[in-house]
Amino acid sequence: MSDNICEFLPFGRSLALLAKSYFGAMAKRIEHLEIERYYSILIIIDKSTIQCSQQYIAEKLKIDKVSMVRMIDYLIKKSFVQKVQNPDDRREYFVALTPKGSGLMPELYAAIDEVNKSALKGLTKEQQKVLFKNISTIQHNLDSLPSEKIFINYKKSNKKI
Amino acid sequence: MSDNICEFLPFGRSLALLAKSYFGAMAKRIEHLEIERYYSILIIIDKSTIQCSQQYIAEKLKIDKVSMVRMIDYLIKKSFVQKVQNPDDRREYFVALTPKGSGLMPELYAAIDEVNKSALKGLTKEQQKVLFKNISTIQHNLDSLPSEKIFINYKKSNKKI
DNA sequence: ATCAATTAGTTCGCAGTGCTAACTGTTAGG
DNA sequence: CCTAACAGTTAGCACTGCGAACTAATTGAT
Repeated sequence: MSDNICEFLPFGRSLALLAKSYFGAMAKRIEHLEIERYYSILIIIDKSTIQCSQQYIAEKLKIDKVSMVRMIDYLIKKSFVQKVQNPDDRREYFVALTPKGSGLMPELYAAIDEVNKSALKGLTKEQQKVLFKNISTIQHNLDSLPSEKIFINYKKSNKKI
Repeated sequence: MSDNICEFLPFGRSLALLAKSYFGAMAKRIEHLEIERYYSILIIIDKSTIQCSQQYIAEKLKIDKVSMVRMIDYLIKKSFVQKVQNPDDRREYFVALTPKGSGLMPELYAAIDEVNKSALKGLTKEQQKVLFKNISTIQHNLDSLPSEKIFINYKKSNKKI
C-alpha cells in the first residue's frame, strides 16, 4: 500500500509467490482426498499415451530422479500407483495407476479445474490463451539461457502421513 | 513433442517451472558476484523508504520468520547487511545495507534487468504490461481463496559457503 | 502500578526436496 | 566378450518451512 517495493523484485519472485499460492489453494481444495502431494505425477501417467518410466516422468516434471524415487514410493505406499518392470528392458519400471489411483482422477481434475477457474477469474478465455502462450514463450526463452540447477519444493505443512 | 501432457497439469506447475528456470538463470548471471541467495532481501531493504524489520521483510517476501533469521544471518556473515536495534521498540531490529551491500546493488539490478529482458524477449512492452497485470490479478484471486500453507525453496546446488 | 497477553526475534528439531556420489542390475556397442 | 552407458536405488548433505518453546520488550486491562 504505502510503497510498492515488489515491483523491483526479480520477475521470478512474482511467479514463485503465485505458484506457492496456487499450490496452497490446491492443497486446501483436495484436503478431503487421500492424496496431498505429487498429484502431478498421477496426471502425467493418466494423460500419457505411452507407458511411463520414472525417468520419463522426471523429465516431464523436471524433477531429479532421486526425488522421483521417493515420490513414487509415497504413491505406492498410498496404493495410487504400482511399478511394473518393462520386460523389453528390465532396467526400466513403468509406473501405472492402480484402480484406486484411477478412481481418484475425476476428483483431481475437478479440483484443478476449480482452482484454475478461481485463479483466472477476471480474465477472458482469449486473455487466458494469451497468458498461456506468453508463459510458454518465457519458458522457452529461459530454457535457452545458461543456468545453474535450482530446486523448488512444494509441501503441505501437514505432518501426518 | 509426441504428446503435450503438460497442458493438463495444474496451472501452478507451469509457474513453478518458470520460476525455477528464472532463478537458475539468475544464479548463473550473478555467479561472479559474492552473493548467491537471498538477494531479494537486499532489494527490499534498498528500495524501501522506511527502516525494515525482519518481520517486515518476511511479510513482503512471504517467508516465515524462522527462515528469515537464517537468511539474515547468512547476509550478515557475508557482511552485506547489519542489524540495528530500534531504540523506540527494542524488540525490533532494523536490517540495513552495509557499504559492501550497497556496492553490490548496481550489479544486482543490472543482472535482474538482463535476465528479465532475456526472459521476456519476444513480448512487446505492452504485452509485458498486460502480463504483469494478469499476474497481479491472479495473485489477488488466489489470495482470496482458502489455502493451506505451502513452502517453496530456491537454492543453488553449490555447496560452498 | 501491576500483571497477563502480545509481539519481535531466536533456537531446536522434524519433514520434505535437490543434489552428489556410489552402488546394483541391465542393455548396447565395439 | 567386455566395457560403457543407462534405469533405478540408497546414503548423506544442504537448505527451507513449520510447529513449539523460549527470551526480551511492549501493550493493555484492571
